[in-house]
Amino acid sequence: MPPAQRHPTMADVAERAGVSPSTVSRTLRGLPTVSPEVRARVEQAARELNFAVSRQASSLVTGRTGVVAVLVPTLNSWFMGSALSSLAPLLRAADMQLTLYVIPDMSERTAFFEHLPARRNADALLVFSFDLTDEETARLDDLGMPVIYVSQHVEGRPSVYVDDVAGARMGTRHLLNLGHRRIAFLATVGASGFTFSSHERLLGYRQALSEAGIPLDDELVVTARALARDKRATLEAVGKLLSLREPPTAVFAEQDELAAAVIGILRTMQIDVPQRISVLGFDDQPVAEWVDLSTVAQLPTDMGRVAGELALKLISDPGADHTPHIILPTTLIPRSTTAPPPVPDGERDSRGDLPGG
Amino acid sequence: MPPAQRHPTMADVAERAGVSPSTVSRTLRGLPTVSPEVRARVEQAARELNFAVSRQASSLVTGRTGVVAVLVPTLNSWFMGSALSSLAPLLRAADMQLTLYVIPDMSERTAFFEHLPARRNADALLVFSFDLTDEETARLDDLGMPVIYVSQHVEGRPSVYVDDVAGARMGTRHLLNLGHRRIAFLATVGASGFTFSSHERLLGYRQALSEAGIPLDDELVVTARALARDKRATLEAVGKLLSLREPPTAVFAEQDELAAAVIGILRTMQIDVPQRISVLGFDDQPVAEWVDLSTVAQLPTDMGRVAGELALKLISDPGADHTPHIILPTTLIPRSTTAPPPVPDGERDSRGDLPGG
DNA sequence: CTGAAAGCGCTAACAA
DNA sequence: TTGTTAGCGCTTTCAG
Repeated sequence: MPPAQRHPTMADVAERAGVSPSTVSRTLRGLPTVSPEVRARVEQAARELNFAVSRQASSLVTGRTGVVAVLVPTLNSWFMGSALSSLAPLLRAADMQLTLYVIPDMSERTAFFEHLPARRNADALLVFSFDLTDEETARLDDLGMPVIYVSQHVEGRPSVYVDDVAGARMGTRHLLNLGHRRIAFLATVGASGFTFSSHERLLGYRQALSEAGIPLDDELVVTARALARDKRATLEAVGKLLSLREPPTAVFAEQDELAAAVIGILRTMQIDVPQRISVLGFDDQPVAEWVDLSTVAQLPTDMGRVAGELALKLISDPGADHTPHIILPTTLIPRSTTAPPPVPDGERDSRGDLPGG
Repeated sequence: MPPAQRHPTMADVAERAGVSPSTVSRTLRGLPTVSPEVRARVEQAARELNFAVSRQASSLVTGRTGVVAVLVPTLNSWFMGSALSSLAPLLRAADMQLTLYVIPDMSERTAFFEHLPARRNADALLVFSFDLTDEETARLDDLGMPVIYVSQHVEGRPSVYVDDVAGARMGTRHLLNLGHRRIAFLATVGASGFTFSSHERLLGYRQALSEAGIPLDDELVVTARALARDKRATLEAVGKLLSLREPPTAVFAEQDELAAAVIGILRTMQIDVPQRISVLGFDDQPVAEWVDLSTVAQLPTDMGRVAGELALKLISDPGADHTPHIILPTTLIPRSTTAPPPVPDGERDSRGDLPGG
C-alpha cells in the first residue's frame, strides 16, 4: 500500500518499478550503468508517483548540500538585481539551490558573522559588495567551504570584480580629452559598508588627473553620506561646486543615478548640460539611457555569471586554485551629456583651439 | 582523536562534554529538560569545536526543511527589492533559510513548473507577482506545502496583495477632484506575465470615471509593450495622447518610473507640468520623491513582511485557514505634479469656477 | 548491470 | 534529567 500522506520515497519508486532502491538512485542520477529497459521502467514509475529526490537525504550521505549561499548588503539596487538575475538561472541549470542572506544593517551583519548560518548548509559562499573587516574575512576563512568575493577584492582569496580604477581613469580621460581641466568628482557613501568601488573610482579619477599633470583639488571632490538617494544632499553638493571661485566645467558622478540627479538639478538652475557643464556617470544603468547620459559601463550580469561559474568550479574541483582574481572590464559610452567645456570669456574668438594638453 | 577535515558532529560535541548526543541535541535546541550545569558544558564544547548543526540531517528526521522558497519573476525592480529586503531578515529571525528561484523568461518558467525544484525541499512557497495560468496554479496545489500568492490574488488560496483597484480609484478621484475630465491612463506590459496589478489599476481608473459619470474613452488608455523601460515607446504614447482632438489634461501612469519618463518628455516639449498637464504616478518609488511626483503609494516592505509572517504561520500551524486574503492599503501622496487643469480659452474670465461634478 | 547492507548526522520514542 | 535505540531517505561499497 502506498504511503498515505507524505512524499513518495525511492523505495516506493523501486517497488513500483520492480527494482531495488539503488537502481532507482542510479537511474535518477543519470549514471550510465543502468540498462535502457530498466531505466525506462524506473523513470516512468517516478513520473507516475510524482517523485522528487530529497536533497536532505542525499546530501547527508554525499556531504554536499547542493546549495550556494549568497550574501548581499541590499537588494534595492540595479547592480544587485542584475547580478542575481544572471547568477540564479546559472545555478539552477547546475541543479543548485540559491540561498539568500540579506544584511541590510549593522545588527544583521553582526548576527550573520557571529552565527554564520551558512556553515555546513552550503557548498560555497558568494559575498557581494561588502567592505569587510579583516576579522570578518578571517571568520569566513574557516567556514569550511569556498568563499568567493564579488564586486570587491580580497588578497589571496578568489575575487571577481570590475576594474573600477581603470574605468574611472578612462572616464576622467574622456573628459580631459574633451578639454576639461576643472573636473569634479561626486561620491556616494551608502550604508553597511556598501562602498567598495567608491574608493576605487575616486582613485582612478585621481590617477588620470595626475597623469595629465593636473593638480588635485580637494574642493572638487565631494563625498556625502547617502548622496544618491537624498535629493537635498545632492543639491547641496552641486551648490557647493558651483560656488567655488573656479567652478568645475565637468562633473564625474560615481554612479548614474547620482549623475541623473545632478543633471536634473543643473537644468532646474538653467545651467545647460553639456554646454555649460558636462556630466559623466558610471554603470550604464537604464536611467543612463533615459537621460542620454555619457557613462562608464559595467556589466553586473557578467559578474554574476562569472562568479557563479567560479563557485561551481571551486565546488566541483577542490584542488583548483583558490586565489584567482577575475577582473572585468568597463567600456566608455559617450552620449549627449559630455562635450567640450565652454570657451572662457577671454578666448572667445579663438574658439576651436582648445588649450593643448 | 577528533575528526581530521570535516565538520564536527554532535557526537564530537557529546564526547567532549561527556554526555550523550541526545543531550547535545536537546541543549542546542533549547529544550528545557536540560540541567543548567550540563547545558553550560555542552555549550562550551560546541563553541570550542565551532560546531554547527547540519540542517540536512535534522530535517531528514523532523520532516521539515527549514527553508522557505521564493519564486520571483525578476529582481530588477524596486518592488521586488523592497519586498525581499523585508522578507529576508524576517525569515532569518525565525531561523529559516530563504531559497530564491528567479524566473526571468518563459523557458525558465516552463522548466520550473515542470520540475518543481522546490518540492520536498522547502516548507512553504511564496509566489510573487505572477500572472499564473490555472494549470500552473493546479501544479502548485499538489506541491505538498503551503503556497502563498504575493502581489496577486488567487481564488481559494492564501494571498497577500495591495488593493490596486482602490488605489487607482483614489488616484483617479484625486484628478477628478482637481477638475480634470480628460484623464489618460498609461499602462505597461512587462515580460513573463509580470502584469498582475496592471489590470487592476486600469480597472480602478475605469471605476472612478464611471462613478463620476464620465464616459470611458479608449483613446485615452494607452498600453504598450515594455513601456516603462523603453523611451521610444513612451515618447510615442505621449505623442499619441497629445495629438488627440481633445487631448488629456492629466495623465495617470501605472507606475512612477513611467510617470517620471512622461514628465521628462513633456518638459522637453515645453509643456509645463502641472500647469498644462498633470501627471500622477503609482508606487511611491524613490524616483517619485526625486521629481516631486504626486503618486499613489504602496508599501512593498509591508507585503514582504506580511507574506513572510503568513508563511511562518501556515508552516507551524497546518490546521490554520489556508485561504486568507490579506489586502494592503494604498495612500495618496499629492506632490507638485498634479494641479487643476488649465482654464479653457472660452472660460478664462470665470476662472476659479470649475465645472461642477 | 543489479541487489544487499551499511551508514551519513540527527531527533524521537522509550527506558532508566 | 539523561542515555539507548531505531530510523529518517538516500548513496555507496561490495557481492553477485
